[in-house]
Amino acid sequence: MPRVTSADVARESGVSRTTVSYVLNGRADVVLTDATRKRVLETAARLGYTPSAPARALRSGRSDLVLCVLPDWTVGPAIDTLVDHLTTALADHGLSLLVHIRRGARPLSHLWGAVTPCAVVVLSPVGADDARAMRQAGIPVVGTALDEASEPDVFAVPQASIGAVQAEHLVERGHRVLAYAAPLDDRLGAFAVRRLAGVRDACARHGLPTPPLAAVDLDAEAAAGVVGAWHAHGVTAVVAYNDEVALAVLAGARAQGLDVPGDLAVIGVDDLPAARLAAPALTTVWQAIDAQAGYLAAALLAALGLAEQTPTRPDDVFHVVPRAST
Amino acid sequence: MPRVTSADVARESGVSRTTVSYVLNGRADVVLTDATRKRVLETAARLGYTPSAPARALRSGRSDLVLCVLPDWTVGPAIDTLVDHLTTALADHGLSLLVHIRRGARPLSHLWGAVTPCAVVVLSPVGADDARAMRQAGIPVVGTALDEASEPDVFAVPQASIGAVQAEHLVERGHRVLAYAAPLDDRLGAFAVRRLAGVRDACARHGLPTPPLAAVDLDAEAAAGVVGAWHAHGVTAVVAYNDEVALAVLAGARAQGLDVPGDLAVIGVDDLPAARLAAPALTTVWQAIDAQAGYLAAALLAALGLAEQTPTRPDDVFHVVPRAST
DNA sequence: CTGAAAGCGCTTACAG
DNA sequence: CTGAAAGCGCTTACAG
Repeated sequence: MPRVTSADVARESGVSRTTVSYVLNGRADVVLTDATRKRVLETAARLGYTPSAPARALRSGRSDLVLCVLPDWTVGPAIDTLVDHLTTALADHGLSLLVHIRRGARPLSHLWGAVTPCAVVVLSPVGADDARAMRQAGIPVVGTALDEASEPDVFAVPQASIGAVQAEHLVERGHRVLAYAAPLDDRLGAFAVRRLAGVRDACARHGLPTPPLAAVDLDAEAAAGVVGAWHAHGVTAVVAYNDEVALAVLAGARAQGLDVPGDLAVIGVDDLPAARLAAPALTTVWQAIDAQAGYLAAALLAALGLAEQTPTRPDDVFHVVPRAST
Repeated sequence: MPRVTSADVARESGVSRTTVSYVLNGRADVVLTDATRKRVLETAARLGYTPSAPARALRSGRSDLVLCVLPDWTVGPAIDTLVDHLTTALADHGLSLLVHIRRGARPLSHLWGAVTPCAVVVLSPVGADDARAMRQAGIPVVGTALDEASEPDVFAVPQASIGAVQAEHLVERGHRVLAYAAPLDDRLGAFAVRRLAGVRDACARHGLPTPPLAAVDLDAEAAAGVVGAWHAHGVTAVVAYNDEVALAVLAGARAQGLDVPGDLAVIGVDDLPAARLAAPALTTVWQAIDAQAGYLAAALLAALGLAEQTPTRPDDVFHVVPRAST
């Protein structure tokens, strides 16, 4: 079953390929009779004509694909939501989002060279040279940053600030000796390091001791060891890297017979469904993923000239959700 | 900065585009001097040449992209892992996996027509007509099914069997009156309906009453109401659709002052990190996502003629992980 | 108002 | 051993 081409549509409609192209691309500047337009449209639909994307891309040097590059680790449900929103927002403008999970070896340049996307969304720390190369090739790149960013095409959720609000919340509750529960997975390092720095800065600002750091396995027994040691050293509150780590700390405290938040307060990040359902319910940091996705989508459309408005940065990007664990 | 083309490489190397193409595609059947090969390769590397995928696809009618279609709901961490494994397995063969989240309106045909993938992985229930159209166009389609499947390119994890092993586990533990905790999200219906059927069949086989069904919100209070009613009606064990729902049931039981598993046993599906860390630790069903991904990747490569071996179906696709909640 | 023709970058029979 | 030429399907100046 050979592919249906615009030539087929032209032949069946009794017009030239030029006319077919004009009609199908809805060119208002070209004068065509309504009857012709209608006939071509109907023929195309009847034959099930789909323009060849490769041919189009070859011709224009640009496809209607948006490449979304993710890091090779699972960042959690937030990423899923973000991708979900982006997909919808772009689909409204005829763009298809294609997600690519970045695996170690293969260079990114190879991929975008191969896909010829019209834009790239980078949700993964990407080499500055890769970003530069894409921009030089005229491909808009929008993305997220882990630190403050001023460029309009980068949306920053400063990870240090997340650590800071976690620590501030505990300090407000009267805690003076905090500890930081880091994830075991090295690949989360880029996030964890920044959040930890935010926690340390906050503690320093309040004249509190530098919080000790421990990697906590997602296992009650392992966590119990860490939690027991912290408690013995006077730690009364734990800032956890995320909700999963926080749940491990909770399990560790339980195994040690410690009362939460009486003996030990715990705060996470992500607001997983499991956080609300934990015993006790976990205080956490909620992130406005929808707003972030909206901003990225708007920035992308603006960069592509598909939307007039420049995006406005959402203000409430994240905040603490106080629950029973603090 | 215009694109570097094979013509550039040819000119710089002092050979024709034909020769460049032969060298770059490593055609062993064409006789070329080693010196020529070397020179072309070096020039290509020096100029940073990347073949244009659209041109290649236009020429061959086939790209090196594999399209992976996901449903528009988040199926949970299992999907992330599956995609992760597929990406790696395909990258080893020079194929790039592009994930597309299926959103309501846009027809799938439009997308695969636009992307011109060399194969499609369908992890989402997809219309039979779409699948047929793709196969007719010569694009291999592999995927997962929710029911038994015999085709080698479909990997089935019969959802009914998952429900069945959950129920069997509780029956073995001596429970006679079960209930089913379904998710609130309608989009999970396709899974939930099948798992529930498996539970009902298992109960029928053992001569037990048909388990009552309730949708459980991921909220302790809401769950408490459901759990309280079940307990009052003599239910001693709950089969939950997944771990999140199970955690809600656990929270509900806690709010009602019920002992788990003394008053009420609970079993989930997914083996989330949070399941192991719950109070009490949640019994759940673990799925061999790696093995499923491996099978799909192998089926795909076989369909593309990139691997000689036909894949072997893994045997231990899922099993109960007994913990404190049952 | 509509058509013939060029060209995007590639690969591959075919001719030397 | 290597080159000139065709053609994949599209869009768009350009000519009628």
